[in-house]
Amino acid sequence: MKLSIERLRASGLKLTRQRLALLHAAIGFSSPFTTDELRAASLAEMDLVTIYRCLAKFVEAEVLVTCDFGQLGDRTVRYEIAPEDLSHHHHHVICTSCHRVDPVRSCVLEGQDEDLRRLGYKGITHKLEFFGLCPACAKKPTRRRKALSA
Amino acid sequence: MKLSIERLRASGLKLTRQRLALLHAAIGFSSPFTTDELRAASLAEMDLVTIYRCLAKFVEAEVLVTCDFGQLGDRTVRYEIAPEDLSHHHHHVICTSCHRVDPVRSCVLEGQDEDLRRLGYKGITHKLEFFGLCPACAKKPTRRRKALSA
DNA sequence: CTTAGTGCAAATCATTTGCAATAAG
DNA sequence: CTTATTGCAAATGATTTGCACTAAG
Repeated sequence: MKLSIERLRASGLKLTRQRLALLHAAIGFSSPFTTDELRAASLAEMDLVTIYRCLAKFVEAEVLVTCDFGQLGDRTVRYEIAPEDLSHHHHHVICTSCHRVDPVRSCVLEGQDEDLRRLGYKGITHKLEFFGLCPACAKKPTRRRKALSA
Repeated sequence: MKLSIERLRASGLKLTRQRLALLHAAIGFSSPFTTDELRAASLAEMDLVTIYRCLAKFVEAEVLVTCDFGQLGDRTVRYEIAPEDLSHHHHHVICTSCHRVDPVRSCVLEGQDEDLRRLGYKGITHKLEFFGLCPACAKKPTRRRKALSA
């Protein structure tokens, strides 16, 4: 909570009643949540639109990070509290049946499924995608970064 | 094309004019495409709805596989022709600026970004998620697989 | 023939936007 | 005060569904 608030302040965002409530609710989750889940968990009554807008700000402020489990057929974005050390991202195991989500320790592929197998997961598959500036874009530093400004 | 048609037949799907056109167009792409891009590339005129329905069937028939680049902010699903050897999945590098997509050889993390760096990509990050049956679901073989039937 | 597949219109669903009212710093 | 933030209504955009019509096998 402390850290999240600092980060919000650092980004020059106002600490409104609804933001504090959302933050509080977000911290309560142990796995990625959707906008609706967050709304349900939040004590303060507020419009869904407000949640969408706050979450967007929270991501900018690096208070939250988005998780994308599109593969589940479920087309909604999920979020989770950003780690204290921002460079320390982690991954998840998502049950293809009940959609339960568990965190996965490091981010090295080697030996990972071993961990999962030990956890009791069966039929493990994974999804890995890389992102970066392609050679062409890397050469045009002036070009607007569509994805980043969105 | 041959293989795709065999797979469609094997799934008991009818070979309609629009399906053949879509298949033909799909094979023309060298990187993942969206429903709209496929429609534009297809010679045969047809309803978008038909495309959605066909693509769903194609994925069931393992003629196509879906790619999910949600991280780009772009919330649309992408597809690509399924590999001959279905167990041989690969990954992609997506430019965070122009959204260009390049395939990435194997699926072992070790040394991958080295390949990408060699390709000229900068600021490489990646997204890795695991999927599988969680211990609880693995024990209930009777339970319907929501995600799979969707 | 017979049933799967198609087109069109209308429905959903998550998310976004415009704008006037409201509150944080 | 001054500007960011809210809430409400209405707009989007991708994808889906209902239903009568058409065409594969």
